[in-house]
Amino acid sequence: MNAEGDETLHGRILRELEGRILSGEWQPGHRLPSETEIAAAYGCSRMTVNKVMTQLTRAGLIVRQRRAGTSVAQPGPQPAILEIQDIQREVEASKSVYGYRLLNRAMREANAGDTWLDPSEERLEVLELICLHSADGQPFCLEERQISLAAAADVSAVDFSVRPPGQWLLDTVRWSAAEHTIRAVAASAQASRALGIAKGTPCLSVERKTWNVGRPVTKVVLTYPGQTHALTARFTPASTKPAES
Amino acid sequence: MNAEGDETLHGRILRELEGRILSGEWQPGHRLPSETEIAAAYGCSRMTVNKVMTQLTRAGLIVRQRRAGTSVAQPGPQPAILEIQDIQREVEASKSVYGYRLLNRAMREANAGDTWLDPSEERLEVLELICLHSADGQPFCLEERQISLAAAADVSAVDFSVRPPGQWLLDTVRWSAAEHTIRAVAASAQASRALGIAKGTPCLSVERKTWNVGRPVTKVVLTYPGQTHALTARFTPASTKPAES
DNA sequence: GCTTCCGATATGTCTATACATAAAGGCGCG
DNA sequence: CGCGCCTTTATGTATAGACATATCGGAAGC
Repeated sequence: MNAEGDETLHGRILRELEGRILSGEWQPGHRLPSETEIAAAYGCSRMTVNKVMTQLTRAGLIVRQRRAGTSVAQPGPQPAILEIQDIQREVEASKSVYGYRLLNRAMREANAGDTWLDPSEERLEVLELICLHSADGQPFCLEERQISLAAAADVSAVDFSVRPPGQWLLDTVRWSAAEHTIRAVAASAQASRALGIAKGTPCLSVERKTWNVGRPVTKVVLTYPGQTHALTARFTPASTKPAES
Repeated sequence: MNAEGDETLHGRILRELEGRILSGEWQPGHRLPSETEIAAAYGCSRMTVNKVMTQLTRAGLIVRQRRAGTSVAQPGPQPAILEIQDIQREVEASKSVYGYRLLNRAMREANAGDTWLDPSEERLEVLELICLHSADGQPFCLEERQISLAAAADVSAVDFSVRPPGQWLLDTVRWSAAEHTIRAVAASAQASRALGIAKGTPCLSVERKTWNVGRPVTKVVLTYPGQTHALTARFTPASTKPAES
């Protein structure tokens, strides 16, 4: 089972059905053959076809109903998804040299302004970091991060002057939920100084909060100098694989 | 097979394994029992377990290798995903009254500035629309859209004074690929006038290009007045289902 | 002691079969 | 003529068995 046919049977069936749907050959609402018919066409058992159909269903490409049969799904109303890259990766993807610098590191008690923390827990300590990421020596992104010591005790012993906290956290602390918020903001005094731009310049701000089993771990605000940076993503209606460029 | 156990067997196995991974009980790298052992534990056949494992693999929660066995995957480096809502939906989700107004409608020949179009095709006509979406009477978002007549001939007969073009397109024209770009921009003269804000105010700009089988269909730029709008998404590392709020 | 080969192990794929369940459509009875 | 039941169809779930294939680890041979 190889030479040119180096492919599993259900892999082939999946690709062919997917192709007919994504290419538009089968329009939304089109009724497709029954499992039994497809199985006969490929000369395989129904279970094999069933596995494929299950995957297509999970991907949202088809809709199935008992007795009524299977039909191509209407494209979802908001199928848009954007993937946000890791900063170092992002810089190096554009063939630039990545640079990192720690601007500030401070430990403090949590106060009323830390709305991302659970207010029920008391006497929380927070590590506050301000870092600058650069590409080819030019300021690329300002990172303002807060880490809860309750969720990551080890963090107090780490010196973040060489390695960005984001990478350390990813390797060290589990996270079970996260939230992203993207805004356009005017550069603050601090941001304009660090990024070397005029105060009030439009900047893209990405805020990320992370939890571990309900407990807040970290909050980070990434500020990208305006106009020079954009978040981009390509995708297909509901494909089972990520969109290729 | 219901009452409280209203659940399929492989659904239960999936949830339980997923739970142990997402909760952190099984850390990344943790070797999990073989299919045969799990099957024995649940008193089911290996095929049933295999189906579950396949899904967990597709979701990126586990890594499998022949003979070596199955282990919990390292959390992906950039697992961040953002879902962008349809505008009317977005407005109504915040319990505001949605409003729509067509500001301009013009047909013209494509020119060199239309880089989103395929330059090989000649004599292309483009429908250009400018619309304003509002929430509770306040300007919410400015939409500047171009539609290729080659990809959607019917569009010339449609009057977009009542229904937003985005909805019409979703229902009428197939799309097979799309690309999103998010930027922070300073409000242009036109945007500031339409949105009732000062020129130069930071705005969130979402650009979406859509193709149908390689042919450009439409390009749209949505401009949201700065600071008042944000894109938000919640998610879990690599769950098989979307994150619940 | 080092390399090579081989068997044990765990996953990957596929089949044939069985029974459950939902629903469309036809049939019969009132 | 209309209502409800019942058959038929198609999917949903699960099983047991078979064979393929990659690879780890130890045994055999140099």
